[in-house]
Amino acid sequence: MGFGFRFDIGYIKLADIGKDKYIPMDSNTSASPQPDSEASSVLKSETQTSKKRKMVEKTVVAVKIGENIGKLKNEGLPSDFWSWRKYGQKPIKGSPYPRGYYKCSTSKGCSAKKQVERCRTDASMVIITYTSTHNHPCPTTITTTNSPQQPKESESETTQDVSTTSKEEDQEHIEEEQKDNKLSDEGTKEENFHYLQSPIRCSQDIIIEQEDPFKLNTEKNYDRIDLLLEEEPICYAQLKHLSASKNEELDFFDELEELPMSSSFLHFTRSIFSDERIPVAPS
DNA sequence: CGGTTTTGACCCGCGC
DNA sequence: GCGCGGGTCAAAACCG
Repeated sequence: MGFGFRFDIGYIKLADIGKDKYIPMDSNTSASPQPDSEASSVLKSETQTSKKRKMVEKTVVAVKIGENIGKLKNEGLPSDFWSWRKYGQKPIKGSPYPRGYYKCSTSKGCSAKKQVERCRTDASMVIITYTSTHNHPCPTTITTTNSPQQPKESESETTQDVSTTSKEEDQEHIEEEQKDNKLSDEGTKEENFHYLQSPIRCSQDIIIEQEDPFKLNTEKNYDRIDLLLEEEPICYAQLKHLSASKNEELDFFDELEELPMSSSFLHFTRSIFSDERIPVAPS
């Protein structure tokens, strides 16, 4: 059982709309200030779709990688339940790590993409930016046999939901976010990095003790991301046994409900959180 | 053999 | 207009 990998969803960073700078929280992004950055968080943010090429809806996720990454080739990062095909990689200016470009290969016509890059200041953090939406149901309609979990009813939805429905709630958090931003300078001192903690909701019927969901059909993805990460050894200070209390988890999940996350996201994060949570502190 | 990864070239937006 | 940098393409290599 390759259960060695450990990753954590970390902080939300605003999608970069232009070059490689992160814009301050604005009306289109969601944020939920949680000073006790104990819980890992998924951040989601979307930028408006517009004529401009760069103004695309994006969902940015910061993921804390587990301790075994780098050791196990196939177990590096979490991945959603879509299958991705890498179509490019570019070195990013100002960052020692390249950025990988992936397209959804689950469906031919699917325009969903994602970018994977390591956090330039925290090698154990991976920034995953999802772009566009899937135009097909989640492939992970796992069979009960080998599959750990199945996407819930709503989980077959695409990230479209996220980008279209979360704005209201997002905005509610913005003010707090900004406030928090000032208070916790640490979270933002890295340039304009805007780490946010966004509550993610997981339904309570979560199958927590299930097998590793990522193990499913996502091994490849680990592999791919791992490639990105293997350029440099990562230190994994966090260990799995620092499990947080269940209550916290539940609370956390409750909050998550407020954010209309994409199905894959929910699934993704759920498995993570149900597994363990590693306190991530913005450096 | 089909799908994926790699990687250099190309395209395009943006700032100067 | 030019250069820079991010994003994408596409051919070759790779892999199961």
